[in-house]
Amino acid sequence: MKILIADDDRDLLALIAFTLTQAGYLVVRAADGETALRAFDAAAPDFVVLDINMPGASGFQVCEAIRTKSRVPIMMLTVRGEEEDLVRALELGADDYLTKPFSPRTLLARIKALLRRAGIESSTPLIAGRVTLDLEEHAVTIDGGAPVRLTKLELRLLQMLLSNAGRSVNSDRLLSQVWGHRNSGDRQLLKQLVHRLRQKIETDPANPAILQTTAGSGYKLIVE
Amino acid sequence: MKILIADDDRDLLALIAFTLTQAGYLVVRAADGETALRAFDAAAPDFVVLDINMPGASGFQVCEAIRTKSRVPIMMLTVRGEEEDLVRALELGADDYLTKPFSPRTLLARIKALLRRAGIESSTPLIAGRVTLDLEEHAVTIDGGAPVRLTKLELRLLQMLLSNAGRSVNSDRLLSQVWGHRNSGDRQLLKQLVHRLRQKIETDPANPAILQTTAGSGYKLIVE
DNA sequence: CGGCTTTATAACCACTCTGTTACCGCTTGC
DNA sequence: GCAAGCGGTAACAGAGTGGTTATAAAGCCG
Repeated sequence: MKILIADDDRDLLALIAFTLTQAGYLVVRAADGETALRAFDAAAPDFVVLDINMPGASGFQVCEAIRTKSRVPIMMLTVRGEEEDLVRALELGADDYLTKPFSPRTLLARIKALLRRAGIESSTPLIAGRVTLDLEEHAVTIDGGAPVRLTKLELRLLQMLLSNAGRSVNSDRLLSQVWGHRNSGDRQLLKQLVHRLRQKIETDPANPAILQTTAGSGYKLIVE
Repeated sequence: MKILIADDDRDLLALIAFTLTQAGYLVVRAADGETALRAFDAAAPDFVVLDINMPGASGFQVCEAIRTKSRVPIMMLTVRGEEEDLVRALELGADDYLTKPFSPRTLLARIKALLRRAGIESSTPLIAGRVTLDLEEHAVTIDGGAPVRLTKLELRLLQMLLSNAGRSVNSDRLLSQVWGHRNSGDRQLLKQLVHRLRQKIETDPANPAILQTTAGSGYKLIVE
């Protein structure tokens, strides 16, 4: 989930970015209107937060420009007492607004509520090396071939390996991440899961080219 | 369009009622929580405005009670500086809030924005792939064929899938969006609803070409 | 009230997924 | 050589998931 934030107040920008990053969102920043518009085109965010008072193009202008090409949820930031601004923002197609000052927690709650209402969820597939993972579809694609369905556990394992692509991941960590804490004697589960996954994604499961074993420690996903 | 307003401040209530009536809405009033709930059942409004601080049942309680039986848009009213209240309200299922004092014009703009977002006023049929959904007629058309009547739940499910056309939608999200928060054990409801919907819209319900299952996660609407 | 539609609950079946046990081959250290 | 440890493979049973059918409960409308 990618969120674009535009505000000329550097401190506030940093605070918001920190909060959202902590919450697991990917944050793109802009300090003025023009930058925001360029960033919007470049990054194609899933959500936009716009300050109204900005140098360059104002939040209004940015909002209007975005609305000509996208229906992405937009939240406007404004200072208290400027009710005219709010009305204008909503008429321009903004979906919500927040009055400064606000707490990070409030911002987060509002963003979540808006995302939920808009029915948007993360749709960016994970990519590393020859592997493309589609979390929504529970499917993986190798070298752009036909998608293969994965089970819940296979998906989590692959996701774990993918986010550490190229590096070997410790067996115990895989166990705890995929199953949620287990006694370390359950290596057999991991063996089985790796085996099943290889059957699905390797051309020659006996000689794995993607999901390789790191003897004595764990497994890793190969990237060229 | 019927709007229920609950606030114990008689003057404010009169002001809001006047504003909304002027704007062409039908207004139902309540001065405390219990009255609000009874009025909700009796009048079945399309929109609810709730003050948080009320004698009898608080706005929170009313909001929660309404959410057990309806997904009608709810806007909460609160006094400045009670951010905890806002977070709680949104978590209870409120769709928006307004901080007192506010101008009538602002309230009106927010209500309109929320109604527009909720798709209540919009009369444009939703279209995606082979499916055309007419929200007002409660009907769906496949490939421009004869319209088929849908029940309330079928309509909401299809609407949900339609607004995420092509992407698979998580079962839990469907459950919470269609029924309004439920314990996740109610998968059977979803199974049934999908089944009935397929009977209505698929040429071969056993081999769905429109409403397909994403194993282990949810359902999706196919678009070419 | 009675008959209809809609929604909820339950039961059954087919199939997949997952955890378990067993066995194989290989390497390592004694 | 041989036992022990590790990783890979196979097979199977219980749990879980999704589709279907049947039936009960809840709403709705005359």
